[in-house]
Amino acid sequence: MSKQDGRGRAVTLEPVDDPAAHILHMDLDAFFASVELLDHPELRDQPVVIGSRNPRSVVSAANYVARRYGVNSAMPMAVALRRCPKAVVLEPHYDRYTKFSRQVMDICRSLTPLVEPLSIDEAFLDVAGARRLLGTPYEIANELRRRVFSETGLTCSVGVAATKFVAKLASGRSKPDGMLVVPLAETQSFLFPLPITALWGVGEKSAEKLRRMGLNTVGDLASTPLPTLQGWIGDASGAKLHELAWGRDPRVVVTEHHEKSVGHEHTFGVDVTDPEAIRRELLRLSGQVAVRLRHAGLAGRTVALKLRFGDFTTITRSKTIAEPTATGRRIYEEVRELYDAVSQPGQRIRLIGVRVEQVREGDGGAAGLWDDDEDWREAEQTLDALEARFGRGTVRPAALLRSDVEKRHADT
DNA sequence: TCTGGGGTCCTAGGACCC
DNA sequence: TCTGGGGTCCTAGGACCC
Repeated sequence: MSKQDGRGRAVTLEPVDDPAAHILHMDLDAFFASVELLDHPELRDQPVVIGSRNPRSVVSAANYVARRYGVNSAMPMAVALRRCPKAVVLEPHYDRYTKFSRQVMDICRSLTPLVEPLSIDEAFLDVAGARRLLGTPYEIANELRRRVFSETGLTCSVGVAATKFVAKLASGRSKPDGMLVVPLAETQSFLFPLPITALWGVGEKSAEKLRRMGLNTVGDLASTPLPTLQGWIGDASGAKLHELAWGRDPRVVVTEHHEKSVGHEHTFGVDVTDPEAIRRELLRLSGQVAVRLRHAGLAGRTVALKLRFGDFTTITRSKTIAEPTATGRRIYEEVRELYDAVSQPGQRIRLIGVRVEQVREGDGGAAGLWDDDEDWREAEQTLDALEARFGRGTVRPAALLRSDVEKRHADT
């Protein structure tokens, strides 16, 4: 259904016009790497990998040259460099990616108001209502690709189909820098030959389970009786996958998104055994979460702690409180109690995380009043409270943080 | 080969209420 | 004395996605 054009781009052969296929899925190609290459055009033909220099880092993005060496996103950096020792490693610049992302999303919204960003580099568009103004979905997808390239220098791939799921698969099949239209009538013949891992929600574990049951393709799964499938992988997943396999996906494009949780986590460069260092990090993470909640006008009722130990086992502990909160002090008090309840001497901690769940709009006690100085004051109060409870000097980070606060206050 | 950080959704058990 | 069923909330863990 597609071929290469003169610039090496995959293009659909026929300008397919199927009014039923009105969902577009736009996916920027190797996004982080592509943005970096705009700044380093001399690296264009070399393998480029985005990630931090941290020994425990993973690949955030890899350009297509690097992918030819078997380098992929989420791969440990050490593995990537073993596979491709010549790879150029660049530190990520998230602010820059966010800026490009906004620009691309704005281009999408200039074509239809029905845009649903799915992540920093992907969006669904419903162009059913844009037909008279802008033409067929095929023509709109072409225009979208043309404008993204001319206005940002980035390439993207676009899938066009009757449902979100098929549109997303179609964009994936046309990568990089291509587009693919799957008319409604061809949905099943498009889907059935694909491997089960193409289904949304089938990862390594489920794929292995399904393959053991003799299911290798989407078609295999479609022809499995629903109750049988549900017995294997659960009621909800079974029903959902069965529908997807038949090309049925009732999800519509929604422009509004309400966050359900806000969290931060940190992996230490080397495992940490000192509980004071853990508490210091908990305080920092709690503050970060609180700032984000307040800036978003949100507050949450469930506070969760995540710990990953030296052997990579991971536990979570959570507590639901009566009133929603968005203050670092309150969040820290809760996660610290949770931590102290599971903490054991000599425990090697690899990662800690703080998350606030059951998040909704609310003042959290203080929305709109907070600024950076307030955030520092809050940290200082937290430490005062802790010292009052546990004794002066027991809270090791106090000196560090207080000197920071004092410096700021001395300046003003 | 040795595993980031941001999330969402599902399952399952237990508490509690009617 | 032994025993319902449904609904909701909470907690912990795990799979999955980008």
